[in-house]
Amino acid sequence: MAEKIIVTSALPYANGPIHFGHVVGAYLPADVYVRYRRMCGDDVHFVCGTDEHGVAITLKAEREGTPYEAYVDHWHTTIDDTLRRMGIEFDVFSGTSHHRNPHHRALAQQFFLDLQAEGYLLEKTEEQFFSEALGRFLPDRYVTGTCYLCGHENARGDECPACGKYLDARQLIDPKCSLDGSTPVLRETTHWYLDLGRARDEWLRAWIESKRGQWKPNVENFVLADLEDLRARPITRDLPWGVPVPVDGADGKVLYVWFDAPIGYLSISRQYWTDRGQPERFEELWKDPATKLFHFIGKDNITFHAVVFPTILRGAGKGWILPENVPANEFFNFEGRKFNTSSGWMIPDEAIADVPVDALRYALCTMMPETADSDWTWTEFQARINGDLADNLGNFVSRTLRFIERFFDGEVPACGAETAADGALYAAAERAAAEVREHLSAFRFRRACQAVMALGHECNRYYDTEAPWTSVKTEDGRPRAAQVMRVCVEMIRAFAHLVAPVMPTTSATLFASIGAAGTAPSLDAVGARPTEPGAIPGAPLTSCLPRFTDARGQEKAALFTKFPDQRVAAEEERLRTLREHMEAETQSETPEPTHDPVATTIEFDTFAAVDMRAGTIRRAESHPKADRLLVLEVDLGFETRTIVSGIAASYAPEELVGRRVVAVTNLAPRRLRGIDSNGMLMAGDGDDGKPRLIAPDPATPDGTRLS
RNA sequence: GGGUCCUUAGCUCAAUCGGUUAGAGCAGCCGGCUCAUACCCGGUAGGUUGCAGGUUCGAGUCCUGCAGGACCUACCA
Repeated sequence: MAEKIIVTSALPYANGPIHFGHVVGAYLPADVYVRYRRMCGDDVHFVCGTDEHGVAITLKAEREGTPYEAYVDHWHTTIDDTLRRMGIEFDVFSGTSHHRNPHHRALAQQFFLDLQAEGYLLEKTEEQFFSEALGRFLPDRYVTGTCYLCGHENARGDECPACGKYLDARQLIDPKCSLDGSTPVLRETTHWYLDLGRARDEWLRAWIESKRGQWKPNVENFVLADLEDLRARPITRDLPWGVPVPVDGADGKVLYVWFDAPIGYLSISRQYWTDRGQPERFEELWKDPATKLFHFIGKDNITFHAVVFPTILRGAGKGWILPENVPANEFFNFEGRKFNTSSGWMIPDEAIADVPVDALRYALCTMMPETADSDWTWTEFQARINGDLADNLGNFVSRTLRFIERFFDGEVPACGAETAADGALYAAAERAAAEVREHLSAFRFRRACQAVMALGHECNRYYDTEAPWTSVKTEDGRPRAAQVMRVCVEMIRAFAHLVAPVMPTTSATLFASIGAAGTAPSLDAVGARPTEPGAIPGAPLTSCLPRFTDARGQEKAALFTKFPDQRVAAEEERLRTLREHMEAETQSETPEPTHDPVATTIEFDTFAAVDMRAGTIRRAESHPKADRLLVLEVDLGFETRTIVSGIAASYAPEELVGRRVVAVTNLAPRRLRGIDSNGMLMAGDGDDGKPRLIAPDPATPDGTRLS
């Protein structure tokens, strides 16, 4: 029975490029699943777009001097292009900003009002900085000042770049607006909070528990634990870019990006149906209890999609459906580390430029981080392309089609008498289809790929056992060779059906090669005897396969060409060099230059007020009550002080003893989780975002005043 | 600090409710084949399931502790 299905992929944030980690986590599995469900005859609606609001975007756009619209358009286009190149085919790929999607603002506002009417919003009034010059509230990041923890003079309201710590903007010393340098004032502002606790008590917990055994165990356990510590979350902010809060007197306030972003799934869908002239279809789909909604996401998004967004949907009280499942993937790394586009720790386009999309999709599916974080390695990638696609599947197709060209004048033979071995192979194909169906239904993409390749192995074994190259050479044996070839052709047909969700282009090529171009793939058809058992004259056979040059320098046709050893070696060499370089950087005592804008100009006297001294760490131990802090005894020559520093992420206590540091010595003492800190160590963020200490020159003894 | 998950062969991964001798693929080794993309097929070897305890007739699986890693969250330098 055909089902109505909505599939969404996490909305990528329009603030940078996406890499294979994103693709393999949320986009490729969704696309494969959609193709699979469509093969099953289900009515699938596949929605995505860019998430285009939020502070990070406004900051970067303003820093570049680019209008918000132009800024998000740039990344929208870039991301769209990346996804298209991976063969991800959404029904619609739009976004959440007003100029791209005129439906988003109204719908997000409607959700706000509906939630308010249903009593799901709490109102709270707090103090926040306000710029009288600009006439608007300043989000924490727009305020700079002296860090009240370390004395750093260019701390941002949310975070101090020197100590890397999160700050309470209201406590900044000498706060300045980072936009025009004026001094902001504290003013009361009202914000709205989503009452998640009420949802939990009334229905959310029961709903999540009803999903027991259906969701992935990691998602289920994580969410159940999450429920215990639910609190109201703010859903509004003071920002110039976003969806305005639809309340009188809320000028300058917008919906918090995490609130409006998932509503983008709906508004983008509404845009799609409206643009197609069927606006009524939108609510028919999203409010029909029979519709099944699936959110494909990465593990960092679980709480949002399994707790927060359902609360928004049901809390609005308008009958929106809740997700059927939230198939979250774990994280995908690259050769043992996180992808890092800016440092080059990624897959260069040139390295895979001539690898067909289908091969990439297949390889990524076999590496998908379904139950645990997984890793791209070049050798694994090559093994999948060469071993699975070229040697196993590709070569089976090749030996079959070439055999028919050589020994049967290019005409696929009619079905002959069927032997037990033939029947067993048909049965194996049917089993493979059942496995693919079972695994894809349960979001086990790796296993589905394995099932297809296992059939490839069966086919090659059949071919070898039957040895048609022997039988074809005798009069008596020729009919048997013909039947074997026909069975192999039927297996090619089976593969065309089986690989369609993962490798749509390859599926079409396979159908075409045996004279069945345009066949709609269907798992039901796999393993069935051909409906037209006669010979198939005029099949294109190898002529429709891509060309390549083989190891002997001859040009041939092949379904997949191999990924050469030299390329793997070259990439591994590149990474080896890069890794050494990165490790050298890590050990370097010079901090990476930050790209934060230069802070407001200060007078020399202001600077001179800071007393920095060279020192040496004499003792170091972990803070008993804080993960990120170390408690240090710093020798300043004239005295030894206790300084608490948030550098635990970068240094083990024992490696610090004896290390030279720069300490701010006239900073007001501060109690940090129970221990008084008398000063601050100068540090800068490394390229991994973790703090790195600054060291004085060996010629400056402890206690030397630095300026 | 609280929470969720992960650690199984050289590599990448399986193992249903706690149940037979922990299985595949790749890489390795031995052999066979020549239709095919130097492919394919058969065979073989490879394990203290991160470590230490516990529960049980029986533990990769459940419990406790430890080590390492990922993510969420709090505190926050």
